[in-house]
Amino acid sequence: MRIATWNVNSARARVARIQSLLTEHDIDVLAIQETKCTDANFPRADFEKLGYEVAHVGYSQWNGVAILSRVGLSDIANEFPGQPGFHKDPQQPQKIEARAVGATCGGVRVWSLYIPNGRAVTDRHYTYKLHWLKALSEYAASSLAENPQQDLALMGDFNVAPRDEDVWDMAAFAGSTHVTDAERANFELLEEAGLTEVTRQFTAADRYTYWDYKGGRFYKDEGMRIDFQFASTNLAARAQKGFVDKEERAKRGSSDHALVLVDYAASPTP
DNA sequence: ATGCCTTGCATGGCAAGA
Repeated sequence: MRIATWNVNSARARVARIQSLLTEHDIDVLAIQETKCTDANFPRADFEKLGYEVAHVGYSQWNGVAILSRVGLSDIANEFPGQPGFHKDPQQPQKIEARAVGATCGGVRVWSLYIPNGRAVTDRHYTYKLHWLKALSEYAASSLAENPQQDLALMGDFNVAPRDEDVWDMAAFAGSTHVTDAERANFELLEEAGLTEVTRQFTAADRYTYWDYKGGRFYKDEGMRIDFQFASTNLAARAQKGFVDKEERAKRGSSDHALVLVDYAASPTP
């Protein structure tokens, strides 16, 4: 089964590109982040006509996550248990944002995840980000404790560069989010929960999954590795190969993130 | 130091992104 994740930076602005990559790469399941639209505005029919079932969670112009699957799609969840909320006003009730959608596709429990950016280390959004990662790891740990043999995949834009080599210049990130010890520690909690990050082993030659639009970063290859796929033990053991689609990122009008794809061998028949 | 670019929207200058 071929599973990919892609922060598309607006689903409506990039419908044709998403359709192209689904076909070009023969993708079974695609997790999308930053659709930037409500459920009513998500271009669902454009993917259904290609044979994909669709799960989308979008409450406004911000965030928005989706799963497209041609190997079945059931038991849709609009958030994970314990998912923290946010509101710009700390006095207001903190609301769950459109940052997680789960569905079972071809026997794999798939989550498309858009981890909060953090904005600045002094911002409430940064604390929110740390809590969000911790809560996600706790959910993963409890799900794996319940069923250690399951095929579970958590993928998306994690907004953390876990190693110094995952950014082009650590000095450029002094005092910034995405590279702090606290963010890296909470990213690591996912591994401690029993998940394995499976994309890095196949994509060492392609260091990055994101390049800022500003300042011609892509052409200077000044990027960040912040998009990942985490898999449960049984699923991770079946990861065969993977790649980062830098060609698409090089095109005019592309997303600022690249698609990250992994092939998994079929589950042994029980 | 700031903008560098791109998106969506009350189509305005913002907010947000990383």
